[in-house]
Amino acid sequence: MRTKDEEKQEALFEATVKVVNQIGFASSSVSKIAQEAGVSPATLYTYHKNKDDLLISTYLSIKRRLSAIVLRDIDATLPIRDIFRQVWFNLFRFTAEHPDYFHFSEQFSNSPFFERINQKEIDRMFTPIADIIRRGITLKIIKNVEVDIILAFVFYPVIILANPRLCKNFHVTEAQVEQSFQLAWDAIKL
Amino acid sequence: MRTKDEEKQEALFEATVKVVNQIGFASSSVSKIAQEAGVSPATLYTYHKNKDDLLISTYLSIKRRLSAIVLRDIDATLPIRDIFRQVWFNLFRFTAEHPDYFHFSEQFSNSPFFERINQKEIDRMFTPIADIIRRGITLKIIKNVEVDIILAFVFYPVIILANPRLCKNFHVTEAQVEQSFQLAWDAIKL
Amino acid sequence: MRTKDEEKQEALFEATVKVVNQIGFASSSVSKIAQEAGVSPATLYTYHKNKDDLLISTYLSIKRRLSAIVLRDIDATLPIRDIFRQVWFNLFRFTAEHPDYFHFSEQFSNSPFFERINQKEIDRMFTPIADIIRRGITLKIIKNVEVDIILAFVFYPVIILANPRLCKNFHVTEAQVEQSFQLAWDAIKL
Amino acid sequence: MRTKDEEKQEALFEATVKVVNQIGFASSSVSKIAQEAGVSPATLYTYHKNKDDLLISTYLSIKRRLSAIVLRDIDATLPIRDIFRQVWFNLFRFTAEHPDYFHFSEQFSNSPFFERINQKEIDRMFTPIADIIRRGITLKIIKNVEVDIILAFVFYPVIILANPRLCKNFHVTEAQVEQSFQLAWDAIKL
DNA sequence: GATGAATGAGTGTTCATTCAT
DNA sequence: CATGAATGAACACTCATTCAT
Repeated sequence: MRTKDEEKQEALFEATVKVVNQIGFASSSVSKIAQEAGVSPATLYTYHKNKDDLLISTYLSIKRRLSAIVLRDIDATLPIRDIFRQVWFNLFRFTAEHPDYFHFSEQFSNSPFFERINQKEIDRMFTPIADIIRRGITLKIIKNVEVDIILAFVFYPVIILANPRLCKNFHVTEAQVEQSFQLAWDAIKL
Repeated sequence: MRTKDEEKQEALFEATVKVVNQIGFASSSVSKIAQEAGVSPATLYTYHKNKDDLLISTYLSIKRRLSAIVLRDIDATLPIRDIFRQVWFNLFRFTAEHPDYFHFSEQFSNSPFFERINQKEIDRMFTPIADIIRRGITLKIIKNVEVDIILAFVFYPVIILANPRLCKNFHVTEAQVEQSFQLAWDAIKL
Repeated sequence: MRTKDEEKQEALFEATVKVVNQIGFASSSVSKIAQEAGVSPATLYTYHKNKDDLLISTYLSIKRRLSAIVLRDIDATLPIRDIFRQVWFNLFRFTAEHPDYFHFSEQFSNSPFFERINQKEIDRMFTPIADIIRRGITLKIIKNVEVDIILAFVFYPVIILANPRLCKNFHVTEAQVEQSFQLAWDAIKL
Repeated sequence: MRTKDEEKQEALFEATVKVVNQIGFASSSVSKIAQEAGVSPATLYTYHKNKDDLLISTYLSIKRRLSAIVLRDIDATLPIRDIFRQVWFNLFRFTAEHPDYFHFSEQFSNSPFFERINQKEIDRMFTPIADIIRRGITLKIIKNVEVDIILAFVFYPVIILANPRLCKNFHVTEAQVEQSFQLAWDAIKL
């Protein structure tokens, strides 16, 4: 008996992201993704129950990878602002290095699939960040507003800035990244 | 492709937005949209060259409506912050009143169609806002950073906050809207 | 606008029966049926909601034709036995002339589709026959047993006899048909 | 295609009958049958050359079982009518106890597979019955008509009566079974 | 001997678009 | 101008069967 191939699993993940990025969510078909992954369309169904399952698990995989990277090397003993800086730059770097992951995520989030995601599970991946914000609020370092508002002003702009597709008017320099973080921090600091 | 009936034109616009919102970009078909608009699929082709043209002109129409609303009642003689406040609240109100327009826009922006939009034309719709920002920078009221960075921190978070689909953890109160504007302004003010 | 084509409807009916007869219920595919009917598989869907609908309405159409033929020229004033004879020979002739209709019916009846047929509706097509049987029972001409039992012994054997596929050992002569009716009548007469 | 495990052989037989009964000939697939039998699809090919072989040998197995049961306990010294009664009730009981076997047989008989069956071989299983009929004809107890006609009127109705799927209007009582045999016998007796 | 992974060929169905009316 | 019938191409998915383990 042949055993399930870890490489094919990964190839399907990469192919899904690539195809969706190249031709869009709407035009992405199972056979195109399979072809890109170098397997038969039928083989795809040994690894995923159906197309929906393929797309959903691709999304979850991206979120898992994002969470792992963003929360890496966090030193909880540092001052709040420094922790924030660390997280913020982690995110910026990840979005800049994997614009395709983010492009996929945006298409997915705006599709009806999104409502079939267990949002609690996603939230759990990022609880450390929410905890830091709450700690900052308690310590009167961060404004006392709803956590979701903080997140919207600190992290979402990054997705725009790091995405050359959306922000093609200029090339973001190191200095500008630094400026951007300053804006993010000014927005939320007390 | 002659345009005789203004009502059908509008019906097709509304139907396109509604169908795309209900079943997503990927599942939206010409015949479903035509049915929703109460016309035959063939009739649709009297008003639009093809499906792409339908989607693109729907997007442009949304952007035009957005631009008209956001820039409405702007009193250029007011202080920069007040003008900003006005624009920001205009945007917030529009996104809150037309979540479907924004949902459509997001799906469209993240699709390959987006690259076929004349971006210059969109930019032109919002030049007054860019002008205000530049004036604010000159007057040393706003930080001296790239206009796109300002926009990313001031306006993009609004889309998140005003969208109950993305921000379902809490219901945004009047006070929270006010707080949010404060964050936006703190981010960019010198 | 093109109008729905009565000929195509009939062509699809004939094609369905023919293909199912040639290659069997299990192997009959929409595309093979469409090809036999001389239309595109897509066209089939303007005439039938789906494959199930095609098969079910083909079955119902056969039953309707059968009912019309079998009950034709019935003279209710004749003696019971003569009416019976008339019906029985009508049925025999129809099965002999349309073995394909019966082959299709048999395959259909033994498929899970059968349970989705409104059996009452079918029964209604043949109520005149049930009425005759009941009259015969009242007049003490026919044995006083359940109508379904009468039907099973009088009419079902015909399907076998008239079907050369099932009864290939001998060619049924006129005399043998007469004999067969005698058996049927002897079975039920008092 | 070596035959090692008698239990698996039987499991496959039962699974084939069960699956075909549950979802029909058309929808029955090798993998569903294998799953029902608790083996891998690949294993099935150790016991049968291919799907056709599986179906055909299932059919032959049913016929063999039927023949064994129907001809059981036949006492050739009894009067013709009593022998007939015995056979007829054997058949009735078997069809009533194994409606699934008959449902399968009906589906099979009406499929193109049927023509690939060696009909002679089937006939040979039931020669004792044909012999009895011929003896009855010689003894002037049974009408002098073709054996196949006799069979059609005596045995085929049983399949209808014993099948609750086809005869659901009433529940067959003991008395009715007795009546039915009377009809069968009246049909053929001189 | 037994297995599940693998697949080319096929399934039923919908698609964007055209065309006769 | 408006329509629904028509279709080739594509869709998501399942099939019977083979093959490496």
